[in-house]
Parts: sequence; structure tokens; C-alpha cells
Amino acid sequence: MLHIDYTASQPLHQQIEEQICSLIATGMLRPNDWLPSVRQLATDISINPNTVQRAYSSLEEKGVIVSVKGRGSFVSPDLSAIDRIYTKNIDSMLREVITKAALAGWSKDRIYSEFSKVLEEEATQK
Amino acid sequence: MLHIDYTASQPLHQQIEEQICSLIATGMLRPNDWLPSVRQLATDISINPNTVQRAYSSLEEKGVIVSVKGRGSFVSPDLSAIDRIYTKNIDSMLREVITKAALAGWSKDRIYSEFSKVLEEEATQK
Amino acid sequence: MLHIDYTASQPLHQQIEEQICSLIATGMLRPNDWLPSVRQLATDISINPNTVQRAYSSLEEKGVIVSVKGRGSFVSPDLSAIDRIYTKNIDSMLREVITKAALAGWSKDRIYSEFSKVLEEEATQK
Amino acid sequence: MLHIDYTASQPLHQQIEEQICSLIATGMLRPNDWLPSVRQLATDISINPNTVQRAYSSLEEKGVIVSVKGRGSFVSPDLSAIDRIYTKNIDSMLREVITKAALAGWSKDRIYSEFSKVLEEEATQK
DNA sequence: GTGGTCTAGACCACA
DNA sequence: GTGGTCTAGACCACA
Repeated sequence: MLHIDYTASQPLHQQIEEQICSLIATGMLRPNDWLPSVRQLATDISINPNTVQRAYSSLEEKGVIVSVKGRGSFVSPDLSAIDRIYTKNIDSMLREVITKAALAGWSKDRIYSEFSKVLEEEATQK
Repeated sequence: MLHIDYTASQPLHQQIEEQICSLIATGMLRPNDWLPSVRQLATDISINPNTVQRAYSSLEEKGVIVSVKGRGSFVSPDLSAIDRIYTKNIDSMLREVITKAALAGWSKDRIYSEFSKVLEEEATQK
Repeated sequence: MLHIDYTASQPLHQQIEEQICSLIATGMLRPNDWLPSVRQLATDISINPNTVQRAYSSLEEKGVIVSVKGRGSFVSPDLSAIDRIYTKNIDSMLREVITKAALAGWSKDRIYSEFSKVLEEEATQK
Repeated sequence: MLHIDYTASQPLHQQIEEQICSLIATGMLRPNDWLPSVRQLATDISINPNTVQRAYSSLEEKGVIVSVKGRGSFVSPDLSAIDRIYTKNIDSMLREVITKAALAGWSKDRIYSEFSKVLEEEATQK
């Protein structure tokens, strides 16, 4: 089941997308597993079916899931798309924060040690 | 002088804010230095004065600059605010990307080595 | 026996149609050969009889097979229909991709060489 | 101006997408050129603004255009995305038709000569 | 019952 | 004025 935050600034359709990607990336959902139908999921998380449809369409266009009229939606048998998406996203986020640090005049060492610090904090927190 | 990129998706007011912060953080602008007036800067970079005003107000609220009615704006004598802002921002960006990687099932080692890789790429590129 | 791919986005009735056409075109099924009954085939490939019926009806309409009430269906004695269908389909697919390339500003030479490249790739792959 | 076919089976949002891509690929629209606003285009082609929005969003996600709140939408300064999309699309269409011909028992020579024939027909037609 | 498209209309952020 | 999100509801194809 997905956890939607209705107060977050992140669009609902993106939250759905990300959580499904995460479930697949972590193996909770596996290739060819069935996803809840658009209407079912919409009911479950009290959201408009159009919004779920939008998330599913986007995931299909990216090759993460496959949707078929009359039959439903399921995880793509091929996981390569999702791997590529994650690496691409994380790389661009890293690039962004590194650029930010450079603009703040931070040395390579400083950004490196800040990263290590935050990584440890996050690791122990969980 | 600031470089505004109209083709960027980042809001104009944020671009102004960030560039002023960056000028201060890297020592190009120093404590108590005068900033151009809202109207002057708006004219210089061909932008709506409201947009510049919004950037200045935000910077003042954060304690980065000080505005005095009738006299103009100058860099805050105290640089601690801007340091705090950068550290806070960078930390939250790092936390975000680390969380993203965790949701993708990446190990601590993997995210660490991806960070190193991207950092080296960015460093050599410049 | 037909191979139905439930993970494909192509409708099931079309998969059945195409495979029967392919069996005939390649000589695996010959003129006047009997086809399994709608119910038999539906059972064999675990599919709704309506879906098989739809495929058979469409094939009959096109003159590829002949169905006789109470006796079943068999491959049309005349193979010209299926030849025409394939040529028509392939031509229209070729026309479509050529139009697409034209809209992208590709020269005749470029589309020609791209076709050759892909054709060689596919040929060696099999 | 775009030419929308309301009777076509192809979704309206896709028609918009394709035509904008084509205008860019053929140089009618150039990097950084402004596109009509979502509402303006919707009015021009008598279509719901949501449908135009959907096309624009999709184009932005693919890196073909850039959209900015409050400022409008324009052709991405970088044309590499659109080149990649076209090559990928055309290749997959070619692959599809070649596979189809193979299933029909066509030899490499036959599909090759059919392609040449259709290409010439299309070329002289225009 | 599935997925998918489209319209109509409200509402928000940015300039 | 821009772009962008979301809901509500109609309608279609496929199984």
C-alpha cells in the first residue's frame, strides 16, 4: 500500500510514481507482478482515478510497467529501465548539490566530509 | 553583475537570490558592501522590479542582507547567516539524494562510490 | 499451437489473428486445413472464447479462413487474400515510417541507410 | 499552426506532440523559440487546455521543450533530445515492420525491394 | 471488469 | 498574463 502525503508540495501523481518505483527497485514488487487497477488504487488512497492514471501512464512510457486495456497493469518483465532511471536521477541530484557547494566556495574536501557526515547520520537513523 | 538565464526552469527570483548568496559566500561581495537598488538591478538585468524585490525581501528575511528605507540594501555585517543557510541547504540536498538512493535499495557503499565518481567528474570538468 | 503473451501490450485477439496468419503464410497451415474449434482453442490457450471468436470472425471477414456452422473453420483454399493482407500491412507500415522520417527532416539517403542497418541487425540476430 | 485531425484514432495530445517535434526537427522552430501559451494554442485549435498541457508536459519531460511558470514555453536550447527520440522511434518502427515481414515468410531481398518501391512512391508523390 | 482520452472547471505559483 | 495540479464525470476499446 502506498503512503500519500496530501499536504506535501510534491504532486500526488509523482508520489505514486516514486513509491511504485521504490517498491520495484527494492524487490517488493517483482517483474510481471500485477499492480492494483487504476480505479482500485484510486479508491484505496482516496484520490481521483485520473491522477492514478497519469502516474501509470508515465511509468509505462518510461518502460517501468506495462498496461494493457482490459487486462490491467503489471511490472515490466525487464528491470533495466528502472535501473537507468534511478542512476540518472541520483547522478543529477549529486551533480546539483556539488555545484551548489562549489558556488558556496566549498572545497572538494569540505563537500566530501559533509557528505560522509550526512550519510552516517542517515545510516544510523534507520 | 548577475547572469539571468531565461531559458532555465528555475524561477527568476531564486536565480537572483542564489547568485547574490554565491557572490557573498565566495567573497566577491563583502560585509557592509552596498547592493544596487531594486530598480537599478531590475533595469540592469531587464526584469520586473517586483521579481527583484521578492529576492531582496527573502534575503533580508534570512539575515543575508539588510535593507534600510530610503537608503538601500547592503550585505549583512554578520556572515554567519549565509554560512548557516548554505550548510542547511546542502545538508538537506544530501539527505534527499541519500534517501532517494536508499529507496532504490542502494547500499551505503554504492551511494558512496557514486558520489565520489560524480564529484571527480565535476572537479575535472572545471 | 499458438503462443499468447499476456505481458505484451498487443490485444490478445490480435495476437491470435497474427499468429494464425503467420502459420498460413509460412506454410505450417495449408489451404483447407482444419483449425481447432473456438472453444477448443480457447481452452488450449486459457483464454476467453469471446476473444478467440473475435479473432476468427475477423479472419473470416478478411477471407483468410472459412467458417461453416456446425462443422468448424478451415484455412481458405485461396491464399491470395492472405498475400494481399500482408503486402497491404507491410506497405502501410513502411509508408508510416517513411512519413515519420520525412517529418523529421531525414533525407531519402538517410532513411535508406537506416533501414539497411536495422535490416542487417535483425538478420544477424536470428 | 498545427493541423489537428479530430477524427483520427491517434490521441489529440500525441498529434500535438508529434507536430511540434516535426516543426523543431525540420527547423521551422528553432532552439529558444517561444511556443504559443497553453491556453492560446488550446483556443487556436479548439481543444481543451488540459490536452495541450499534457502534450507540453510530455515534451518537457523528454527534454524537447522547456516550460516555466509565469513565463511560458520554448524550444529547448539543446536539440540532442529530439534527435535521439526520432532515431529511436524510427528504428523501432523499422524493426517492427521487418519482424512482420519475417513472420510472413518474406526473404530479406523481398522486404528490401518492397521498401525501395514504397520509398520511391512516397518520394515522387511529394 | 480492465486501461485510456477528453472536457470542464477550480485552484495554485510565478512574473 | 504564464505553466501546472487535481477533481468530476462522460465516453471508448478490450476481455
